[in-house]
Amino acid sequence: MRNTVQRDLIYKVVCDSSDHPAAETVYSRVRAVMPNISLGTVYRNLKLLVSLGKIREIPLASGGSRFDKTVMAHAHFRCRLCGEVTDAELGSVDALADALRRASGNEPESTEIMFTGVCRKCVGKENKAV
Amino acid sequence: MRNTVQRDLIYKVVCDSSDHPAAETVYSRVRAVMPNISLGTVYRNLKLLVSLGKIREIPLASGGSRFDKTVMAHAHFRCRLCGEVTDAELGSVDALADALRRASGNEPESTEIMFTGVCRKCVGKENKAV
DNA sequence: TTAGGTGCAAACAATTTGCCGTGTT
DNA sequence: AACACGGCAAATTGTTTGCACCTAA
Repeated sequence: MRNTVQRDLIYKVVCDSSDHPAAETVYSRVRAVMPNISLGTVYRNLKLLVSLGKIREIPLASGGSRFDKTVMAHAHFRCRLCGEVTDAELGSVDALADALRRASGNEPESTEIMFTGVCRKCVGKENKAV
Repeated sequence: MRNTVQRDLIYKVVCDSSDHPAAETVYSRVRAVMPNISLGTVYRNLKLLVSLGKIREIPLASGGSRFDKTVMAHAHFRCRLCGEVTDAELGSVDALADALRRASGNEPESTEIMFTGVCRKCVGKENKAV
């Protein structure tokens, strides 16, 4: 595999983002630096970086995915009001995978834990402007 | 909200399915009984049933969602070789949500745990026909 | 030199929506 | 009668792909 400025930039943008950006968001941040880059390249490289294990993909029930610089197993929380995705502090996510392996004989390779609800900041905002 | 034969049937099909079907799969099973039903109706009612909390939606990283009759919090395992989604036996999924609530102040309402890897039946099949 | 990568646009897949007719209440 | 809901098809959204040109190795 060849090194390209595009891929390096896409990787850097994800690493510099703490907000779990969607592919389109990565695209617009990357375009701020390299205006001619194409959306296809962003998707291609995000997918590639995921399969290389350098970044992580977080699929949402509302459609689409978010991307995360942190590869280490951890959990996420998504507020259904403001849509923000944050890291959830939970010890022992790995312990779950171990428990599954022992109980079922299946071989888990990655674990995605997603909580959905209302975040601290949005509590009480229901039925008001989002 | 009105009761309709379509919605009842869609709900029944999901409840009678133990294989976590995709929307298209629900559609084809429903059509076996009611050939004129439209795909839009299936999507509309699946979404409605999810928002009523009568069934559960499982988003996949590979795109699309699966649907599950079991509303109670539990975990899933998806084999990346055969694609099958099965229930993962894990005690105390609720305990995780409690831990998150205590630690962060966010209010989790639903929890989705997805393991991806290679299932017992597919171990050793890598690089062979899928 | 040359295989792999990019840009672009068209193709795709999954899902949602607008419109209008119909069956329930 | 009023209106929620379904059928149908078009529209959207998110993502992938074919192709011709370009560029790192």
